[in-house]
Amino acid sequence: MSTRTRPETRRPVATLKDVAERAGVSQMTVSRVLNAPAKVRKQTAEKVREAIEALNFRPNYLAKSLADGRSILIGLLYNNPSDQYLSQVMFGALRACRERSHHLLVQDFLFETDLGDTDAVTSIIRQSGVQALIVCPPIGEDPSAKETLEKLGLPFVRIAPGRETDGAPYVEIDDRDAAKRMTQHLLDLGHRDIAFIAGPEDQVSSRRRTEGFKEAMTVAGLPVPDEFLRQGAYTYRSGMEAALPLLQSAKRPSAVFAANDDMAAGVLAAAMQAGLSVPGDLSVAGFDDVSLATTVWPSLTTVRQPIAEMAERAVGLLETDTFGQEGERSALLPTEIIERESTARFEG
Amino acid sequence: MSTRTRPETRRPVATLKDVAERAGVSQMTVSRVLNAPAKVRKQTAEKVREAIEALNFRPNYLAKSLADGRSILIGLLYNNPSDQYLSQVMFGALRACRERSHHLLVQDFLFETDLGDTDAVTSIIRQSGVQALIVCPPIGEDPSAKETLEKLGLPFVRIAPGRETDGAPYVEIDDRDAAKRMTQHLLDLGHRDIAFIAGPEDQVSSRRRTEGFKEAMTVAGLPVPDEFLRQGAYTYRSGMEAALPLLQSAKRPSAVFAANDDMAAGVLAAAMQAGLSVPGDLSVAGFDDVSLATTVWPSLTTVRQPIAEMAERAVGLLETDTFGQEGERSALLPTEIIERESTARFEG
DNA sequence: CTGAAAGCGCTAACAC
DNA sequence: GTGTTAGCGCTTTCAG
Repeated sequence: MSTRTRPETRRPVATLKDVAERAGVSQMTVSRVLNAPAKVRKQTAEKVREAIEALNFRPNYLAKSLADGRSILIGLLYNNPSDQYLSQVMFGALRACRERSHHLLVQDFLFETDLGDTDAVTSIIRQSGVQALIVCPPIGEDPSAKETLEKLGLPFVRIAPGRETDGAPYVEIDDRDAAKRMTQHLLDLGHRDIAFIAGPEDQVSSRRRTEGFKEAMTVAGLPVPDEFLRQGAYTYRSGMEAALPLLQSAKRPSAVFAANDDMAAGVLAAAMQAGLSVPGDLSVAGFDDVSLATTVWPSLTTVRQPIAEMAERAVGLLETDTFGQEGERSALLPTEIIERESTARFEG
Repeated sequence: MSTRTRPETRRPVATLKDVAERAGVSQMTVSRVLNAPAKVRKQTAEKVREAIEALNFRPNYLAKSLADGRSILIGLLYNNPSDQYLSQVMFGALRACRERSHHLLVQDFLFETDLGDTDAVTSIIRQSGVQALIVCPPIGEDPSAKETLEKLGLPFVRIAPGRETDGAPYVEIDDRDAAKRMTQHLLDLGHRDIAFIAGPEDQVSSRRRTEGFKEAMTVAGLPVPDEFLRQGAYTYRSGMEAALPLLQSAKRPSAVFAANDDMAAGVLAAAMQAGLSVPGDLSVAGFDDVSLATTVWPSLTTVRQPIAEMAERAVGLLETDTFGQEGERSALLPTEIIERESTARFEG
């Protein structure tokens, strides 16, 4: 650990004014070559650019945002989603913030308190200084959370709220349809004996995925024996434990569809333990397409849920709401079946 | 997708001035009840607080930061670390930003260009408006990257730069020592036949971990047969493939230490395929303690690298540098052996 | 095309 | 204790 000190004092930061003086023009002209180059004579612009270069000038983000009044400080409200999910949300939100010419600021916001405890919550959020909120699942599902958020008086957008009929803005996917399509994909591959590992019963997304699976099977005229419908908890271990007895039984499925990737990875582990090769002996499909899906081997065929894009849209909706513009109040984003190495045609 | 529009125009946002008027005091008084309550008479403060409440006033972060001049916009420079690593860095940086009373802004910064391409890089970073940079590994290892960064004229701090003798600030851990201690831990558990799966040869951290392993074995007077030293690539699959032949051979190790968690998880998979139970038949240890370590089952015994804290420290160093303060120019953070379920005493 | 003036919302410095 | 005056660095008028 080196402990040198640096002699110089604070780095002098060039401002618009400095550039203007050096170039012999006004601040406005400098501002224009930065933001609307077309409105400045080429010659003048050149002088200004030289000054900018010479002074190593960089516009001050804060001052800009304050002056144009289009900047929102957004808080990310979450309690317990996986860090893979959360990091996707953050990337999406950050990208959206960067892409809009008027920058938005993102501040993460760990939410440990019970959202029902209105006073504690409002005071924490107040203090944080955020001006708008993105609410990650499963917080959005809680009806009392919605009340608290509304009491707060801040614009907010929920991601995957579950119950979308309550008027507040949200971004979601069609879990049921996605699960249905993945099931259909498995059916198209020739699988008939397909088991499903469900997520926690109290999460709406989880229930909908289960419904989608059942519906596809029913439409195909296939029965779903009780043994092929297992309860999991969205964790790797629960997926492994739900799958193991299934795979060791005499009448085992040729494919397992897990309601999220963590559980699907657990199914992979169960298959290894059962001496089954994937996808040769067993096809495995997941849901979400978090990084784990490509970390494991074989990589997982899964339903891609565009988490980052959902966060980007959330930022957009927040904007709409904050500035009282007219426009969409919510968004439904498409999912996609991603075929990787964990599924194969079933050669009965 | 509902498409309602909202009638109201932009939400009116109360400012200090509004509060001051309503409370019949000056702006400064309001500012004081917010930032230095002790300096305001209790009675006055009460009036002000009521006005704040009534107006649902929240201080404007941007204005505050601009006015006190202590806010830095920090860019996160990265190319290809895992998203689990990166999300840790982001959390740490965000936390540091929030905790300092003078807020810092974090903006992620995907770095796709060759860092050697000075012009492209500088122009991208210029445009982004960041005022300081946190550089994630392995970018910091590249000597040409350092040159580019210095040419940029912005304060920057590298995380795990590898070569720390070049004068620029950095935050690091002692990879060699950590690997040595983990190896010792395995030895203490009674293991003698320990295999090591190394990471990419061109990464300094990886080479140091390998050295640490070898050193501990040497000190213990134990030979390290060539077969027990395998080359991996920091990926799950490479860990699995490196371990499989090892575990299937007649003379297999009783413990495998992988240079990162992804590879250790791959070793777990190899063990399952080889019909070995962990930790009963085989102990497995990883390095990093990313979320994958607790996702898999059995959960991984690993070396905890305090990634988030490293990022926090990086923010601190950036501050020191930006404001030309005296103080530490770099930091060495401690690692910790985390015992979980994947290791056990070897009962030879 | 370019510039001067005013102000974004807040805090620092100095009065009273 | 409290108010007044500046001014952070930029953009938005509105003149020229």
